[in-house]
Amino acid sequence: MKNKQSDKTLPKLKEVAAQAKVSPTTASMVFSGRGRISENTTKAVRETAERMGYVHPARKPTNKSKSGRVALLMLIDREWTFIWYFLNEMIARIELDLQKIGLDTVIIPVSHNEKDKDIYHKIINLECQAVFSIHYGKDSLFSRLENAEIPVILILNNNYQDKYFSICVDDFQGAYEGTRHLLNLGHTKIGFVDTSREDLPILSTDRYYGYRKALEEERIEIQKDYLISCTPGLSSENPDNSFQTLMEGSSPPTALFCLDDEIALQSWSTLTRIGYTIPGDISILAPGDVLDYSKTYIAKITTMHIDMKYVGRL
DNA sequence: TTTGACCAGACTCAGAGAGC
DNA sequence: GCTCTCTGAGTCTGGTCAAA
Repeated sequence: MKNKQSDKTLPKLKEVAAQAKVSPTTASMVFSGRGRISENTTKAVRETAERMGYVHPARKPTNKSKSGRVALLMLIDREWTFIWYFLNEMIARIELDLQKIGLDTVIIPVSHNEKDKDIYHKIINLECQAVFSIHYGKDSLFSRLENAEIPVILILNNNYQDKYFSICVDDFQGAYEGTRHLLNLGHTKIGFVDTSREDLPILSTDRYYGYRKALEEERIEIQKDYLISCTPGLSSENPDNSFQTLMEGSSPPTALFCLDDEIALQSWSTLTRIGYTIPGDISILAPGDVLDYSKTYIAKITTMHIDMKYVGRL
């Protein structure tokens, strides 16, 4: 009787495991992403496999396990709930498009405090064939999923566009167009209010360069006094000294480009608290959505349209 | 005592030949 | 062409061991 193995020249998992001095179980877990395997062991197994030319068989779904499900990871952390406001339509479109090709969407709530393995096992237990992640970015989780042959598609997260399929906001172009809009309104003294976004560091850089390009095209020199770094958190009752100093200077800006809508709201809140009117004394513009913090609509903050485009490995 | 890393052996899955 | 059976590859479960 013939063996299932058709090519005896190809190395087997057992042989790779023996070479790497681990059990076949451990080697299998390295490739499947299951279990707890140390970094050193993982590295040793992968390097041995690569050296021997071992190819891990794709996890072909069986008839029993073919679920036709796609996971949609959605942040439920309190500070990010505002994004649901403008994601509803996007999620509906994703679901409709997946339905057309016979796939069901499963929304999996995730938190930044949640461990990779817990999220991973949720996805595995639901037998999802692919994962969309909206805003949420966790390289360690994504690489584990892709090792398990589960493709990952990131939405609204520019950090990993060189590693995973990503659907990104064009932050550079958005900031450029926003600043141009202010220039077209006659503003020439435009400040930039930044903040540290540890979750999305590229966002800050891209938007700053978009702002800078628009000003450079008009040969307007960027004044260092106009660049403010702001700490997020609307609960702060202390007026921001940076805004006070900015507005009391010899040549205060007539408009501010804020990194995002939360920072815009904080800028608006601080400026009004220290006696300035918006847009009377200064205009504010920010990328994002109109927020409704503390039941106060900030309709005077102009929101700008952000074009979405496909980037990454497509 | 808990946690992480790993292993042994039982188990599942799926390809392929044999028999009808 | 369908079903049965065999078999190797890979996975899962439950356990051990060491370190914190």
